[in-house]
Amino acid sequence: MKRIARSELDLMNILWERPGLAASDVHEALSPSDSRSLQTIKTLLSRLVEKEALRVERDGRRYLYHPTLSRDDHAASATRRFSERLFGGRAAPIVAHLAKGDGLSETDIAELEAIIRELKARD
Amino acid sequence: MKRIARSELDLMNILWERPGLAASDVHEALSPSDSRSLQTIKTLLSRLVEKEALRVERDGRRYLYHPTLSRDDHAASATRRFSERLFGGRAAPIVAHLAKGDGLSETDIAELEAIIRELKARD
DNA sequence: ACGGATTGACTACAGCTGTAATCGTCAATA
DNA sequence: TATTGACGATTACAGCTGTAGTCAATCCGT
Repeated sequence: MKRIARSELDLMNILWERPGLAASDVHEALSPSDSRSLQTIKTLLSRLVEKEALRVERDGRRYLYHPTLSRDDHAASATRRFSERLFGGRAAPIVAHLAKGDGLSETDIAELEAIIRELKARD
Repeated sequence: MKRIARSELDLMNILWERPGLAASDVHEALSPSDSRSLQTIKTLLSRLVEKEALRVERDGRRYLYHPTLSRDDHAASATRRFSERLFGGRAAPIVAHLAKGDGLSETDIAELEAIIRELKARD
């Protein structure tokens, strides 16, 4: 399973939300601040198909794109790689960094508490 | 501040631990399973100097390398970018993913609890 | 039926990454 | 002093990324 590049990930995010879009739909679904052309999007979609992160379904003369790789699988392995590379696999520093920049909402905190309760109950 | 590549980060990690090593020291300090040649390490060090992530100190006819970018700054911005890209900036899913693969030690959990207490005390 | 719009295929190309060989220089050693 | 070895500098080169142009086929509206 080849690695998914930065700029490809935006497209995966869209297709994880709404599988089965065509290239032009994906293009429209991008944030308006995203200036990449439709052609660029098509190229990225093709690469994702090559990488087997997406599969296509023919619909007349166009393709509809569906994720093959699940968001969860991708997130899990990316997260593990990331925390491994930066923090030797430890989670606390990640949260600490996010906490510093007030990137954590009430909801986030509540979720974290729930996860911790769960972890402590686990043994 | 240019981005630090995967393979460069290993060197930064070593130099954050022990600043002021020469190229050959860094090479030796790498994990034995790392098969990159000394030449490769030298190239990577030069690139890091170009990117201003390292600065050199002359020592006779060799260089000693010192981080310019602090580990903490790098970790903070990398973490923010990562969580932004994958989870819209939320921290909980990251921890959840790490928790699934039993990547969290007792210590980790204790640290997380401390961070949460801190966050809740903050308002 | 014709002309513009849309679509995937193919091609392009510069910058970044990963890895290394080669070269010129200086220092230590024999 | 002649040789050997360690060092940084320069060059190489393929693969990946980011972005897009061009082309041929096809569809849709008139």
